[in-house]
Amino acid sequence: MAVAPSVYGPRASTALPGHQLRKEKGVSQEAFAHQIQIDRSYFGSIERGERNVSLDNICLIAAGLGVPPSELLRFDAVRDVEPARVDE
Amino acid sequence: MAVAPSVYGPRASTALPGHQLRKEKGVSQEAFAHQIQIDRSYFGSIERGERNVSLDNICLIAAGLGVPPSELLRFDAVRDVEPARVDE
DNA sequence: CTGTGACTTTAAGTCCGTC
DNA sequence: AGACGGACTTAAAGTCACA
Repeated sequence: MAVAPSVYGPRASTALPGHQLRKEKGVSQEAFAHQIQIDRSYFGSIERGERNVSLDNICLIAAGLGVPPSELLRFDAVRDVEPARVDE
Repeated sequence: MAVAPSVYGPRASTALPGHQLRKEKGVSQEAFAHQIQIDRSYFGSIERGERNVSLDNICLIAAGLGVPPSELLRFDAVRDVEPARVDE
């Protein structure tokens, strides 16, 4: 059932690279979740890759981050940056 | 709530460009849905932009089409190709 | 500020059919 | 081949209290 590679968390395809993007903006989960009007706890579980997010929410998050929705689905690009390093 | 522009159908963010991609492959909705193991009726409604698809299924469809998941979220690129033409 | 578990509501997703 | 509907089951959405 899993399609995308598991770089981030247990649930491969739901782990969005948004974590990095958000942190780069220096915004907390709480603040960001509030900004895009979704529950902070729910957003947290998304970043942890525990949820199978829907397209609407992907777009919502992308908009909040100021990137095109497709940017969040770049599992490939992510792999390029984080080549499955266990030790660091 | 709607985030992405509505080029395809009533539900902006769920309208995937997969329609074009699938047709280019010369596969029917029925055949394709069967291939990736989702309901034909459901897949039809996705292409019509009536559904808020989950990420798992986006990846599933992308895999079936042989493109990276991010390719399906290119609303921007789509707009470039189809600049909101009403008459044609 | 974030993780987690328990929870209710809503929509996703399936399966049958017809036009 | 595809649009569309009804009835149904499952999972996601969304909220909250507490760690």
